[in-house]
Amino acid sequence: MYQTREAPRGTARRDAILRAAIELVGEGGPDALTHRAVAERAGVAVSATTYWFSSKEEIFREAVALAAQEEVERFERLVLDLAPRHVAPADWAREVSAALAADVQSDPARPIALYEFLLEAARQPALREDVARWEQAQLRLAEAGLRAAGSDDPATDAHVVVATITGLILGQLTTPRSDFEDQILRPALERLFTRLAP
Amino acid sequence: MYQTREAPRGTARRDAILRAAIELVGEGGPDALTHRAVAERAGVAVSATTYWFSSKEEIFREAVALAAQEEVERFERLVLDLAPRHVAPADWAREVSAALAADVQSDPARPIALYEFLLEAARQPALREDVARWEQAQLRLAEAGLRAAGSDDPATDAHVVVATITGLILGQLTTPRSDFEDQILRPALERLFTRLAP
DNA sequence: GGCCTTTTGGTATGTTTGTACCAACGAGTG
DNA sequence: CACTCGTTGGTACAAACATACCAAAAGGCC
Repeated sequence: MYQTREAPRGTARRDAILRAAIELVGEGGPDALTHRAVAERAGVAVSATTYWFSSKEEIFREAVALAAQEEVERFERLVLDLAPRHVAPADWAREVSAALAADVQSDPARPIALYEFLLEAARQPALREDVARWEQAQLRLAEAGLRAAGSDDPATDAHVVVATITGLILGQLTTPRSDFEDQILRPALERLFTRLAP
Repeated sequence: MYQTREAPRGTARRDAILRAAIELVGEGGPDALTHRAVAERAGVAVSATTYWFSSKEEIFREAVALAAQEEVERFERLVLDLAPRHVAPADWAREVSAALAADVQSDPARPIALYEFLLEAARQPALREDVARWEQAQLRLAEAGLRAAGSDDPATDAHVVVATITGLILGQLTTPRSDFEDQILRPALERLFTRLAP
């Protein structure tokens, strides 16, 4: 008998630990991130968490970095998905709100974890570089879209659109509504797009 | 000699504990909320925290309720302050952004704590009633203002404005900019007001 | 004054936590 | 084959934790 283990090995374990950390923070807040909990969730021994990371804080920091980076990639994939399909600016509200609503609905723990990371970055300047990159990616995408749609002040409008989306999603997380996409998110984005880029 | 003690007594202690809890959550996140820390911050003995509250979770819940209620009152005070001065809709952006920026700059820990409470409400439905009341107060104020300013869809626009403010403040907390009020917040609100309520 | 209820401060207890430690293991190299 | 280095799992331990406990003090009421 050689191997009955299905647990990941090598650097894959490092990754599994970070993903478990993101899940735990999303589901239970920063309190839920303990060596024992993250080890159990990742399917590794407790000592694996201290072998791959020098402290709990490092697990947290690396989890923030990973989540932020994945979010940047997610945004870039979204723009790569929309562009080739030549979605008309007027249809952007529908496309974007559908993607965002699906994101929040399918796995609320993930956006919750991301917001948790944002707040932690508010306290730990060391985390700001990671979340700033994510923020810049959002602004870049929004500004390009708004410019293409005809905004005469795409920089300011990008801030408005990104902040609106951030705020609306946060609101949906805290007080969920079943008609979020149809009654809140899409109308708000349609309104914004038509008024900012007429 | 009657009393040499300066520590608060009676239900004032309960209040001191909750205020200390809000401060701690804002400064150090939910992890920082421990019986020992909150007792020291409030200037009371550890046992006072278990006397006035049956558990740490109850301290947290009551802190959320207190913070949310105070936030509602703060908003009502803001509208009571603006109305008698007959501030023209065109000047609202300046007035509101000045008030918000001062709020964030003077004591960032407080808004951070409020966002932390929002995220906890996303996990604990028991907290939603409190934060929903706060959210409703924001929407009510924004909707009234937008209606007065001539918006033709004040309900949707209120969601947009509230979400934008929420998102912009969250952004300023996570990646602070010294020119936040002048370069980000006020331009965004001016843009929104002039475009949504022309 | 005495009496009873509420409040307070100090301390105790059992649990959970972060993290160190160490023996064993796997895979590659000679 | 043996040797080595990077990994793994189990366990140990001191510190911090939530919370219970209790004796004493304070405040109101007769």
